[in-house]
Amino acid sequence: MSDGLSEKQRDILRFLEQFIAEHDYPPSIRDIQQGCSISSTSVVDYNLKRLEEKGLIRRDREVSRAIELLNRQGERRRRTVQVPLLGPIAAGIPIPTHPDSVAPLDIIELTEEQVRGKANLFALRVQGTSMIDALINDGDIVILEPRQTADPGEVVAAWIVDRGETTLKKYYPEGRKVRLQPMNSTMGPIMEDASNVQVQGRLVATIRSF
Amino acid sequence: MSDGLSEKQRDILRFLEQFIAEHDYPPSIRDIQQGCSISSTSVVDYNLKRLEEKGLIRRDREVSRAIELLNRQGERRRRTVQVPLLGPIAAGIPIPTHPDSVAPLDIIELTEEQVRGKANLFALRVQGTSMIDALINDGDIVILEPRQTADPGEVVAAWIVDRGETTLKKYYPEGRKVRLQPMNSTMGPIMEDASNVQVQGRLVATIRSF
DNA sequence: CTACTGTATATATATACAGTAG
DNA sequence: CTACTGTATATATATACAGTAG
Repeated sequence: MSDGLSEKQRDILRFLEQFIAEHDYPPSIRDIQQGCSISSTSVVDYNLKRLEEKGLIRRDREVSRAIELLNRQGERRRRTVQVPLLGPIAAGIPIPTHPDSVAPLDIIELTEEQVRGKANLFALRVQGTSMIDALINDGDIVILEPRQTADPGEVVAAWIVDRGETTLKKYYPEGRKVRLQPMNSTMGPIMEDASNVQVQGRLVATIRSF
Repeated sequence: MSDGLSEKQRDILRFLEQFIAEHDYPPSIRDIQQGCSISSTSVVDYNLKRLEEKGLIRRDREVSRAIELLNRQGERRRRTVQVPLLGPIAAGIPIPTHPDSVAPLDIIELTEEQVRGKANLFALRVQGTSMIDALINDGDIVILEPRQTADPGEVVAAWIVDRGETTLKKYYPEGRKVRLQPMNSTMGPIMEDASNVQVQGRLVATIRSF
């Protein structure tokens, strides 16, 4: 094989993946020995050293089960980040200023790659089809970053004060008015006084099941 | 607090989260003792038993570091799934029939929640702005499920045989022709003979950095 | 050198146990 | 009962070491 790994080393990697997926903690050297039918713990240790040299795993000395799988670039694999699902959007629920202060309805898991260092993200479940042209359908989940302001054309969750309602729309400030534009060719824009519209967050990602 | 946990138990949970995020393997009871400034390993064991009773963690007996964090529903937390990034779309690269057979340019990590049991997913990097109305911009990554057919209106990656090109468009079969509709109001549709269009996959998710 | 066998061993680690305090 | 203290201990575990084979 072209990856420079022996059959045994690839077998150990496979076992590591599988064991961790199953138990959520790494195997001991004896677990690996038995799982891969290896004659001696020395052989496991020997091959783990080779895998570490090749940048495929990371180990801590004299610590039990201290084996971490690395990705193909020799970097730590990303874990998931938990984002609270706060409620439906386009319903009469204001988004709290401090998302941590309310009990979320559910927890959405994203990879760090998707989050890219953004903090305090929160999730909402979309109601209605006003964003269908953006492939955001009824029941989909949108991930938002808390923001009090937005640039023209950004997709925001906006709190319409006198309606007591949060809605997901494209944001266009126009003088003293704000135009909230649906992304659905069958729907017209909502025009509101700027003082009646509070931007709550900016769209960062969507999760869909097409 | 209303979650029925003592200060110490919440402290242990926080430490578990942090330790696992940092090391990618769970702490030993002694690690927890020191990390949370607890007087004795017995106290750690005692509180871990309480956390296990409350369905917040899972332990394996007589196994070192055998602590798994569960989510708030007492379920196992999902790990990430690796999806190969095969190349750019709207460039002259056919998507191989068996994604596993080519070396991916990169690996995209998704949560199992996003994958929902779909198999053999692959990722492509979008070139151009033909899907901008769907909030899919130049440089974004799209996740596709291998498919040879599609329903009208679905977003597909289509291989246009005589152009030697893969493109991401909405799919509308029209008799012996296929209309490939960009989602960009400034662009017109592409009309091709049905025999000249091969559906390669169906859009499942997008990853964006707004 | 690489890739093992087979055994030994120090220690890392979970856990038991006898109390104590409210 | 709950929530600890403080100590002891069996064993789970990583690792060292002396060889062997190509």
